[in-house]
Amino acid sequence: MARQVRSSKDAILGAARREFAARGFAGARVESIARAAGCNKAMLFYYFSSKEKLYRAVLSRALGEIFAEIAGIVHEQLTPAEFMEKFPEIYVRFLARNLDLPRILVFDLVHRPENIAAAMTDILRANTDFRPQRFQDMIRSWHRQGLISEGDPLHFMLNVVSLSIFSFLARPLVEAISGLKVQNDEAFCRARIQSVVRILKQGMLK
Amino acid sequence: MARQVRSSKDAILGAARREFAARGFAGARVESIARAAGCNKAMLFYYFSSKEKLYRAVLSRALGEIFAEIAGIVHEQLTPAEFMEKFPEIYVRFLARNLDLPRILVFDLVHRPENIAAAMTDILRANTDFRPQRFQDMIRSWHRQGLISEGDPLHFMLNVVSLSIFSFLARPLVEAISGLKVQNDEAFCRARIQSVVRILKQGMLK
DNA sequence: GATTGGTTTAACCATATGGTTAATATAGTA
DNA sequence: TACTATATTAACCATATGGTTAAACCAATC
Repeated sequence: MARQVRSSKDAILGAARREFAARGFAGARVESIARAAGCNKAMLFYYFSSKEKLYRAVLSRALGEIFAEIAGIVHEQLTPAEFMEKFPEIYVRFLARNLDLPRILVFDLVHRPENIAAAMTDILRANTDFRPQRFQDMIRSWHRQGLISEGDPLHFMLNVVSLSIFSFLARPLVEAISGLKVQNDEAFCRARIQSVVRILKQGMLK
Repeated sequence: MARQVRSSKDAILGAARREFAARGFAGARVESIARAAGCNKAMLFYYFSSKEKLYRAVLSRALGEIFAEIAGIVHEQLTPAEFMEKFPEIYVRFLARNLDLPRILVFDLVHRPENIAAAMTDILRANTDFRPQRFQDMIRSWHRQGLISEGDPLHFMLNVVSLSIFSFLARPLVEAISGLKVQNDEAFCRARIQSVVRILKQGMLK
């Protein structure tokens, strides 16, 4: 029985992640996912029953990984300064290591936000210990204590996340406009983290 | 002869922009673009000869519009503080008015950056008066004069652009995580601009 | 009123694509 | 060995899709 179930299913999931990341949902070809996974196209439908469902599996996996990476930092009782140092470090490095994820996410973010919302709901249901509400309250309390200048949790998080994630999307554009080229990824990561931490602390800490 | 050439061609371009924005390149259907433009599918190939070329036309138009909006501000000899106030205001309002544009751009940004680079090159060639180099030099000189804390033009611009544009992409995600809902777009725009200007000035001005 | 040149249409084509089926292989179990 | 349940494959199918063609249309000009 099923000695290597996992291997095929996982191979498909991995190949699907790469394909969806590279071409988007509509651009991805079921056939080439199967080929990349080293199996027959029918295997894919055997395990996932449709392209759509395969995609959802990939998406919630991706979201789950990002989420797991961030969840820790949200639980610790950090000062705002510590948070502004740790978050970009963790987030930027994680994204640099897993470029597929922002590529997948960004497409849904723009073209099918309901998808993300749905996947997010699943994750939140699975991680019952994580309460976004608590995180919001923390930001609000930082503001009430006069520690930070941005009192709206939505804009606080938008500022933090924007600065950390957008460079991975916009780099080609900014490079094209500016004529500057990023040669070394590690150097870029370090510089980006440094710049983000500085503007966050200087800009939102009181 | 050609009494209303423009009307058909423009109708196609408009419909194509909406379709590409809503579904991405691979997801867009040539047929439904034509239908939305009120004409036959063959008209589309008559004017644009391929889906790919139609897309490129839409893309360089979109980039051109964004570019035109920003070009002005780059020419004026602004102080860093003025720049940090004006840029987000202009940019955020423009994006809010033209949500199709970021939607189109973001897909290429992630999946086909060469496309953007190519379109950008065209635009720069067309607008010979705009010299990105000059803009970079301006940022560097601000830094040399001790006016700003971020000396790298790439990261300076990444900070400015990230904060302004990303909210339009990430909103659904942040809303899903935070449970907060943006009800009023005008109020959101105003709040976002305010938050961005504040963090930019506090965070990068010396 | 015939010619001309861009514009528009209906019908058509080859192929790619998501999805199905029915048969077969494989391995653990009785 | 025979049985069962999952894993895997090759062949197939209906349809959607980008793209083509050839003919018709329409307005201006000669």
